[in-house]
Amino acid sequence: MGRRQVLIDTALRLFYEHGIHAIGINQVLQESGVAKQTLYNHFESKDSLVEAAVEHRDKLFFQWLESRMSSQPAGREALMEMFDAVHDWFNNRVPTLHRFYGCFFINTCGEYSDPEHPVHKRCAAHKTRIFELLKQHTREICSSEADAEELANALFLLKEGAIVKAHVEGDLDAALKAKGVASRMISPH
Amino acid sequence: MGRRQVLIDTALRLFYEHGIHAIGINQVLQESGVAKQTLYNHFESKDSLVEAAVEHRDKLFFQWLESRMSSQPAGREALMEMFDAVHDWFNNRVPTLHRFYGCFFINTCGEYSDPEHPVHKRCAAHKTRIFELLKQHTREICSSEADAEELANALFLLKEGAIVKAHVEGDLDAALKAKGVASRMISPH
DNA sequence: TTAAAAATAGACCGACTTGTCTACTTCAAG
DNA sequence: CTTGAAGTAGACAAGTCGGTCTATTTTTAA
Repeated sequence: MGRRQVLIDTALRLFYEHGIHAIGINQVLQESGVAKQTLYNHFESKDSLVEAAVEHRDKLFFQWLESRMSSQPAGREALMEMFDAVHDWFNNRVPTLHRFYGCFFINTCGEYSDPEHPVHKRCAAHKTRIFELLKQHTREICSSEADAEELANALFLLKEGAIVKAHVEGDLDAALKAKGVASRMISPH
Repeated sequence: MGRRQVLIDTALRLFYEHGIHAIGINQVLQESGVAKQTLYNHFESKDSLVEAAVEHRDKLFFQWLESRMSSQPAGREALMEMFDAVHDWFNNRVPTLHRFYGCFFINTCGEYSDPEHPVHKRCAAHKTRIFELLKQHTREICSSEADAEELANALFLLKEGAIVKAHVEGDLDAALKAKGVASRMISPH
């Protein structure tokens, strides 16, 4: 693997576990076994490494979720599969996503609160992308675009709420509870 | 106001806006106009100031929400009022809670991911307290304790999801959308 | 009035921060 | 075999970090 990717992987792992401001550039270098100059050949600053890490996590997470959902028929089944997928994530059964420390994008926005900051914007874009993925499937089971938007929104809120509850309160069944609520919302449709 | 409280207020404001690890003790001291030794007379370390700030925010937030909800009849009306309350919060109409930068407890857990850390534990305790507040009201409109637990859980997830969506994506109507979902969940009961 | 308590300003400590710079090595392509 | 790119190790800079210490002033209470 190229040095650039090694740096991104190491940085993402450390940032995700401890937060971004808690991790120094020197620690990233030491754990990745890369020289400092090499880092500054590939990135112009720590912030630009942070951006790359967020971008990488976006790709990693989205591809994983999309792949999980597409293992089921589009619509109701795929949406239910989403909750099973995040349930696996909460319970550390998805090595790709590392151990569960909440949502990296939510955590990162806690450290970059300014909505105009590039890092915050990338986190927002990720959430919007996930939302669109949900909407793609709610359209399959809703009769109007407005209904699809509304249902996707409800499912999105349940999913985000479950992530928070799982991380903050350590509730490892949060995803299953959210799935229960969601299934009751969808079935009468 | 005593120096101790001045320090807590200033620290909370800065921690909430920028994250905890991004704020140094010296900045807290400068903005609060307090000498360094005074801080270390009242707190044995930065971490203990952080704990005090979290505890203060817990008190501040819980009392505010409880007071807003008790302005309405217990049960359905109070639960709906909760969504109106957080809607006001998102839109910066609650000076007590400062400008909206997401949930301080969620953000803080992003920086203290170890669930055994005292700071993380205090954040978890806050969320549990809020959940119990909701359950108090769902009991009024549910026929069994299990139903009350289930409904409180659903409303809690919607609320947490709305906080995340409002902060990360800047969706200022997230609370109203969550309220819509919630009202549709409650009315058929 | 006096004595104790609390707060002040600010020097100081060692460790760490991001980032630059130099000198040396590794390696691959022509 | 040579040339140039890429990587390494580590010193270095200027500043910040949490925290301690001293010396002085202000406040409070007996």
